[in-house]
Amino acid sequence: MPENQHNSSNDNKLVDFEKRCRQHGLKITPQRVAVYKTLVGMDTHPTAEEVCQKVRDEISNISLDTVNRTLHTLSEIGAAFVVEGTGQPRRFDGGLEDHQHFLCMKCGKVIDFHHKPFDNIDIPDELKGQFKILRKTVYLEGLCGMCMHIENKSIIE
Amino acid sequence: MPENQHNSSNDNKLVDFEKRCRQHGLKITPQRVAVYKTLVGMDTHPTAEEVCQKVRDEISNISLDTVNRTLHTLSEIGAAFVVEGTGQPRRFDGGLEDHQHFLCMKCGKVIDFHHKPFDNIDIPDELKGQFKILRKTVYLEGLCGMCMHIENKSIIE
DNA sequence: ATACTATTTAATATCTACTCCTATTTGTCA
DNA sequence: TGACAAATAGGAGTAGATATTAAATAGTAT
Repeated sequence: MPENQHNSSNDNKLVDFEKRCRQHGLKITPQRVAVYKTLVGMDTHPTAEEVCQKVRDEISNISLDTVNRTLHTLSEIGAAFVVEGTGQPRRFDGGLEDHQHFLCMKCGKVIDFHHKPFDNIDIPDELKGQFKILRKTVYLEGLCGMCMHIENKSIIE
Repeated sequence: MPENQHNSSNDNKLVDFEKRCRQHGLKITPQRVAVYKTLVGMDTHPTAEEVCQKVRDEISNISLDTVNRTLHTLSEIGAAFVVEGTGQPRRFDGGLEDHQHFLCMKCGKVIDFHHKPFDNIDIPDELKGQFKILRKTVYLEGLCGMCMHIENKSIIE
């Protein structure tokens, strides 16, 4: 149990991943596993294109379409995440007062809210040394009231 | 001074805006003013396309390119903001451990960091009622070490 | 082992957001 | 008022993402 903790934790990840697929009725294909492994192994935040390049070390003829589709699938079942806001057309905000953003993951709407304690988050000195921080905010994602409502209705029907 | 506080505050905004333009050596064009006024007047987080539609009520033949360019200019001089992450190709993240994101506004790189106190931000009940919150994070933007370095060099040279 | 169905490939098409180009127009400053 | 640099309109071009197709492949449940 001691030694190769790293590998066993990777193995666990894979086992968890396969379990998660089964729970969602998804087949365990080599492509899916390869995309997942590759993504987890990258410490950047790759685009589908970048993941595709790397997966091809393993499955040389995997198509970009599959990688794209798989990445979306992974984020649907919670095995991966989409970095906040990316993949959406650029949105502008003229409100200069302090406020925070909530993104509805379903309809894509961005909704303002304001919670005073979020205005002045304390940044640790360690980060201040590494970066020049120009903006800091709390960012929430989930379902907005409307989409929550629609989802509940579709369960009842 | 009492009565139409609203209008006077709008006027102030415009005066401030024009001052801000002059400080940055930007001309006060009708297009710029119209785009700014329109954006400030919208309480959504419009895309350039949406702003363009609305500005055309005022300047019917303004080009989308101008609106786009102007919106970028506005965010460069701090008269508007780009909503976190938007406008970038979709980026994926397989790291399921708690961490936060820092976006370099110059090179577009997303860098992970981890600050324990950010893992469990307290969401007020008021928001919990309004939304189904699936993710919450602290999000930072600024200049990464590399871009900070480049910027300093170019000042010296 | 078999049959059923999900999945993949590959090529094409489409759409939208954005950027680039160039001639023309227009603020600004002297 | 005139000259210059900045900004704009309009069209063309690019990139990213998605959708469509078809035929081939490969998990999975029985």
